[in-house]
Amino acid sequence: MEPEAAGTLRLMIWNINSLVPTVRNFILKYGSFRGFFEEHSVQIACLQETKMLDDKLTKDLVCLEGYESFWATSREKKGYSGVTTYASTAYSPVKAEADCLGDGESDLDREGRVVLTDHMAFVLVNVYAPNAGERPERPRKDFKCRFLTALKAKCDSLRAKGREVLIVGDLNVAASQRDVHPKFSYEALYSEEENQAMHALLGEYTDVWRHRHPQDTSTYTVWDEKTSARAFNEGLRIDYALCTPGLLAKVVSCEVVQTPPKWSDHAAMVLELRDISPIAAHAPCALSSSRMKRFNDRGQPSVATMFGRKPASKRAAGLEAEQVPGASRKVSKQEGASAAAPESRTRPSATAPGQLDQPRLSAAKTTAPEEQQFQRATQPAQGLIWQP
DNA sequence: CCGTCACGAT
DNA sequence: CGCAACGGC
Repeated sequence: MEPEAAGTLRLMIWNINSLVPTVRNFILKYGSFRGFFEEHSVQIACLQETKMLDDKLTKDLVCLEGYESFWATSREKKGYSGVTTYASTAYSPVKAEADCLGDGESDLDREGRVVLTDHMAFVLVNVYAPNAGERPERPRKDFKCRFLTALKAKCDSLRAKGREVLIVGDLNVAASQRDVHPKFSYEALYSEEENQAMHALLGEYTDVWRHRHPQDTSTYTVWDEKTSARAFNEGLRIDYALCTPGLLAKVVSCEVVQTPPKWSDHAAMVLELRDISPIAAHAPCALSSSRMKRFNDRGQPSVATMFGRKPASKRAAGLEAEQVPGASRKVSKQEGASAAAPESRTRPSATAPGQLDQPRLSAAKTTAPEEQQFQRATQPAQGLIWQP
């Protein structure tokens, strides 16, 4: 396909809290994994907390038609961390690196926390910053601070070479009190060192959402699902897009979109940049091609495995939901019976204006209940949030 | 709360 | 195959 004229690039940034159940939901709602990206017209999707092990990757997840994927997976714990960037072939990066903050030996690079892709017009850094751990000890506070500092150093070096840089993902620090619900005392949330590391980053790279929404103090990106905090919008804004000035000038919009609560404890963000030229066709970069090579053989596990089935050995399984037997059994993190807010608290779950809209697909039977929820939740208006 | 995985029962 | 225990947030 010929490169199109410079157009608007839509990126989605989303901590999905496990890729496999999320893809299962994509397929049920949108007919295919790819269908999710198409439905929302995103050319680049930056996902965090995919929690994939390198050897658990399947062709269905890695080789989406029309997209390339770039993976950082944890080499330490399994079912932990992991970030993935999907890029449509029109924006196929000319270079990509995973877990590249240190010198190759660093413990910062062992947990699947960074995917860096070079899209010519800018370098995209998809990040999942470490959680410091339970207070009061916060055992990984130091690791987290070192990570944030190394992230800045890496981006600074790119910037020193004259590159535009876009850092996206879950940085695990809210920037200020106005980025958290008033019920939280900001001082109690993070240590001085974390704030310093975060503000060093923010000093160099603009928080795009905040830049466009200076007055908004009630839009958050993560909530404690155990306490139904999302229904009361008692959240924090820890997911970001940060960028250099040249890119900031190209920002058309940057919005938090309400993704279905049960799909992840985080909401997604959609960023639009204008005048970003698609990249001329080229061979996939090394990181991408080496991984895809693994999936050239037949007999790879198919998407059916994600529905609790052994790989359909004989069949060339497509991605259509209808073809996936057993789809009606596993409901997983979908809304079965909508998580009702506790009785002690008032108000039902707020309608969510920016909510991702309902699918076009006639979905499996099990999706009927939340199908309605989705439609009900698709409302106009701007103020995402109501106050209790 | 949400996953995953090891385990015992079939 | 279903469920308990556990770990992460």
